[in-house]
Amino acid sequence: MPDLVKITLPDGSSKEAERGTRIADFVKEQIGAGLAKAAYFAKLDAEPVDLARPLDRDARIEVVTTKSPEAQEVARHDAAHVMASVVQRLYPDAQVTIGPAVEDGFYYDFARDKPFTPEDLERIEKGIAEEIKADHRFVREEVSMEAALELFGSKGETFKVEIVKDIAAKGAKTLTLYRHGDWVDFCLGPHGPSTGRVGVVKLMSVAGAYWRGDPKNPMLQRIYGTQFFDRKALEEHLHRLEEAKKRDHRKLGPALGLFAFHEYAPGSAFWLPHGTTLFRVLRDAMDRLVRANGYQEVKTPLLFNKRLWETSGHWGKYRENMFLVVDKETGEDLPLDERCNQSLKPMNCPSHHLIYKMGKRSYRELPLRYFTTDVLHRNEASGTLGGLTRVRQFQQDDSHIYLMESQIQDEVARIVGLMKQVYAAFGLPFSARFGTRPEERIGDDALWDRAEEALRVALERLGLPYEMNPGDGAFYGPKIDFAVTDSLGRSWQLCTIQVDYAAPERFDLTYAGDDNTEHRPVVIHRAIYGSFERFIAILTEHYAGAFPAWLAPVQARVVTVSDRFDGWAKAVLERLLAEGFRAELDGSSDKLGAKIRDAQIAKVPFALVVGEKEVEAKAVAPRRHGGQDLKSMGLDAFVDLLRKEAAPPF
RNA sequence: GCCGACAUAGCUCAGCCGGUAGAGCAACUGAUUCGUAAUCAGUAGGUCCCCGGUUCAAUUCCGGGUGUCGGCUCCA
Repeated sequence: MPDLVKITLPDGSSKEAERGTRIADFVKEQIGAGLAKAAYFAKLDAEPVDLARPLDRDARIEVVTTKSPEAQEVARHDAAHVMASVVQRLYPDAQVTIGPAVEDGFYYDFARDKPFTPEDLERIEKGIAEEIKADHRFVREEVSMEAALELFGSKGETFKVEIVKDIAAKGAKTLTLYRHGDWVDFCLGPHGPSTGRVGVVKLMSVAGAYWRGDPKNPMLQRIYGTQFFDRKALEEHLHRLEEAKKRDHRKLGPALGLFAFHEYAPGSAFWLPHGTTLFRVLRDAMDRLVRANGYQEVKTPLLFNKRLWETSGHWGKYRENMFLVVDKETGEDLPLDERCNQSLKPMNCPSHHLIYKMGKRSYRELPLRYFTTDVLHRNEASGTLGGLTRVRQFQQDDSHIYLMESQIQDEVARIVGLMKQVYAAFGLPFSARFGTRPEERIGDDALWDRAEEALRVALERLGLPYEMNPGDGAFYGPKIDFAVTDSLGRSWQLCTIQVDYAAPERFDLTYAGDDNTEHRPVVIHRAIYGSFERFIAILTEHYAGAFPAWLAPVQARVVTVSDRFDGWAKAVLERLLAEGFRAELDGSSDKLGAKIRDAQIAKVPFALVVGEKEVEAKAVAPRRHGGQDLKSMGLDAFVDLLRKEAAPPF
């Protein structure tokens, strides 16, 4: 009598197999050779396992094929193992550390004195191809913690030993090893069947990375790579990267005359005429929106005495990121540190609190909403600067709202309503993350309890799906961050809503309640664009520089068939400018084809062709960016069309 | 800030073993007057990122700095 186990398939049917049958064999013999060939790993009762795992109990089985993103994740981890084995074969002085699959690929961190060069990467990539060709099986093995320590200790793998000790400290009794060829690493698994199934691997870059992400630890060398099951998919991926590169705001910005950088002001943008227009259009739209929603615009100084930052807590918690400024009257004999008794503001909130305190406030005024786009400076580490997404000088669409605790939920709902309206106008879907108290914080736990609870209730009430992000709150309060997904599927953090109980305490903010006693207000910090700089970077990439008419720095360009038609072309231009549109004329002696091409490259929404027919009919022949050729139409008709398209959507 | 790579005309890029630089596009001038992604010809344009060093001679080799890029960390 054979010893059988009952295996249930995803469709609910079940099969029997001899106990100890390898999953791979079971799939091949009892389900189908096609599935067996496509299989990468399996799940037994939802637990991911290798295909080589024997069936030792009744279980539900799910076969994961190379079509699944989960299989790709496993294969990328396989690729990391393969790469590490090749690196250690070619460079025996390299110690291994960790190597996970990440979005779009994988990496592996090595400890080695000599950095890897691009030539090294080529060698390693070749080695990987050989290792894949050799088709070594991935073999799983469980060993005791002692045996594992002995194994990695004898190899001189000090980082591995450290990890094993950590795992042992958490109470694990055994460790899972995976071998392929003569190389071994420990790893939860599962892995694919063999190196031959990993597909194609391409190494992308080398970078430094601190051991465990801590700058106090040694610097490791991280090699990034990517893996796909077939060459075509890899090529598509590389093509996508190329496309993303073409949309890179750092390239498009200067090319379209939006903004530029100069080494004399690292991390601070120069706004060129087109970019300044875009900036102002966005600002005007936001101004109208917030004014219609009960906000009042304020402006406060850029430079403040450090006493403000001591009150707010920034001097203690945020000084590293502030630009300190010397006061020439503090005495030249003092150390520089003490002479720097003022700072450019890195945030608007403290100065808004000062405005709040300039008068006696009543509960009848609340919620009191201040809005500003003042310039902020943060002294970001030089290595972190990059394009407009990470700058030292920037402007937020920033607001601070003073209210009673009982008003928080309504106010958060109002803010989210504004946000939805704004993001919808750009076709940007968003998702929410709830950041709770960080380790470095001010304010006692009771305040944090109440602040987190208020935000949580507001989120629940709105029915907004959100992710938890424990420890990611600001140092003065919890927050909800909203990230948008752009047209390339990349995610960007933009808007933030932060509830702050701490600042009202520190600044001793009060209002007179209806009971005629003093009460403590709560402050909500919020921004919708986030910063104009980052938002413009995202929009530039989202639209690939081809902004919709309402945003486009130049909305229409008149192009003449020949300069015989300049007269009417100039009349068209003047009419458009008089209507308040942003228009220009290409009066060069180029041929029409070249002018159309130039207008395309400049990504102007409308090229207005003016030739003999148009002169006679007092018309223009608009051509949309992208190639759609509209029929010749009267100038009035086009003005109407543009007026509609150029109307701000909020 | 740390690790690594890179820096040549406005842009994209050549430039071998050290002998002070070249193309295409853009710009400018002229010719052309043309119907939906490049008309032709000519002209001009360089602190080869900056400062040192080696050398008879440095864009090239070496050292230092700055900036940018890819990461680490952080974040709007």
